[in-house]
Amino acid sequence: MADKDISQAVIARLPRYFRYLGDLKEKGVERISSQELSDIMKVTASQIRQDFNNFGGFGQQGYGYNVNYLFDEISKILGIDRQHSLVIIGAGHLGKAIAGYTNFTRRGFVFKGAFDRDPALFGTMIRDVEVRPIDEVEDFVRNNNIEIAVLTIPKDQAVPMAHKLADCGIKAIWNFAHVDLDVPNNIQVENVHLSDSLMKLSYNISRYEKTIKQ
Amino acid sequence: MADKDISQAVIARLPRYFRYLGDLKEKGVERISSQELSDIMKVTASQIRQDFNNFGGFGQQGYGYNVNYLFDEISKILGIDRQHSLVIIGAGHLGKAIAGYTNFTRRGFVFKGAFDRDPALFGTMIRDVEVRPIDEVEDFVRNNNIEIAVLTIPKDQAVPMAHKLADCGIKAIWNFAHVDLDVPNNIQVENVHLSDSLMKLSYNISRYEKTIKQ
DNA sequence: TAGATTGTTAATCGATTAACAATC
DNA sequence: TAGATTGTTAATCGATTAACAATC
Repeated sequence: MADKDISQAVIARLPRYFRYLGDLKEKGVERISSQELSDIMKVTASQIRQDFNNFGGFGQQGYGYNVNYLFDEISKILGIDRQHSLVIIGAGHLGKAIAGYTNFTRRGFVFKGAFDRDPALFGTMIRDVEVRPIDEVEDFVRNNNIEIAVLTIPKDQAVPMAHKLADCGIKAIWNFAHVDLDVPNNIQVENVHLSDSLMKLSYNISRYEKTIKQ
Repeated sequence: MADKDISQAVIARLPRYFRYLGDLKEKGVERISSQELSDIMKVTASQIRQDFNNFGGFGQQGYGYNVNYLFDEISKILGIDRQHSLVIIGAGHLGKAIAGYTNFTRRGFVFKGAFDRDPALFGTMIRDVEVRPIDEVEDFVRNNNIEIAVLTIPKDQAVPMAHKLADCGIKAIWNFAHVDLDVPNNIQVENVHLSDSLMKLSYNISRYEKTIKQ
C-alpha cells in the first residue's frame, strides 16, 4: 500500500482521526462505522471512507471499522509506531513547554538534547537532559543520530541555524520561529507560526462582529 | 467592501502576506508587483491578485501595490489595527512563553491576566501581571472586558473551562489543549494542536524515507 | 502614447460529497 | 439469506491558475 501521493489535506486530518480513535479505544469501543464516526467528528462519512481508502481498506462491509486495528494502522501511517529522537534548540519557556510535554514521549518522540545561547542556562536541567551551548548542536546531532530539531529561537537565529542543521544530517525541523525556512527538500519542515494563528483568530473576531452589526 | 464570505483558505494566507509585507516595509521597499511578491513568497501571482481582490482593489494598473498601504489594509482586515485584551489560563511554561512574546504586544494583543490552579503560583508575576486562582477567571473576564482567553491547560480541564468562558462573554478562545472544544458559534475558536503538527512532521519523515528507498 | 500590471472572467484542477455496486 | 456498511466510481463543488481586457 505505498502511498502514491496523498494530498496534504488528507494528511492534516489523520492526527485528528488518531485522536478520536484513541479516545474510543480508551472507552472500550471495539467497532465503529464511518457514519458513527461522522457524527462524533462532524465530518462526512464519505470523507472518512475516502481518507482511509487512500491507504488501503481498513474496514469490512456490513461491519465497519475495528477501532484497535484502525488506530494501529493510522499510527503506522503517521510513523509513530517507532521512535524519533529530537533536540530542542532554544531553552526558553517554549522549549521547556515542549520538552515537558509527556504525551510526546508516549508517542515515541524521545527528547535527547537541549541547547541555548545563554551561558547562564548551561548545565541547568530540563527533565533529564542538561542544557548545552548552542554551538555544540551540530556535533551532537551527528553523533547521536538526531532526527528532529525543534526550533524555539528568534527568527533571525532560526534561518542560519536551519542551514547548519541541514548540513549535519537532520531529517526534520519543527519550526516555531516566525519565519519561513528555506532548506533542501530532503529535510521536512513543519511550521508552527503562532502569530499567524493569533491573527486568524483576530480576523474571525472582526468578521463575526461585522456580521452581527448587519 | 464588506467581505461576503471569504474562504478560510484565503484567511489562512493573509498573515503570511502580512509578514512578508512587514519585511519589505522594513527594508524600505515602496512598491511591489504581484509578480515580484510571487517570486519572494513562492505562490502564484494570480493567487496573490485573487486573494487581495476578495477585499477590494488595493493595487494600481501599471504600478503594482504600494507596500505601506497594502500592509495597513491587511492589518485592518486582520483586525490588528486595534487592541485585543487577553488572559492566559494555565501559567505553565507554555502560558509563560505566550505571555512573554513581545511581538504580540506590538500587534495590539494586551496581556491582562493570568490564572492557574496551582496555589504555589498565586501572586507570582508574569511580566507585569500576577497569577490568580483559576476560579477568579469568570469575574475577571466580565469586569475587564476580556476578548480572548488563551487556554494552556490540560485537555480535561479545557472542556469545562471553555463552557465557563462561553458563559461570561468571552469573544474568542485560543486553544492549545489537545482537544476539540464545543462552544456556541458566537465564540471564535482557533486551535493550536501541537501534537497534530508533530504527527504531520512524523508522517512526512516516513513518506520521504519511503520515496528514497524506491 | 506605449508599457506595465492590475482586476476579473474563464478554464482547469483538485477535493469533497453523493450514489451505489460489491461483499461481509 | 437479508441487512449493513464498506470501497469505489461518478457528480458536484470550490479553489487555483491562466488569460486578457481595462486602465494607470
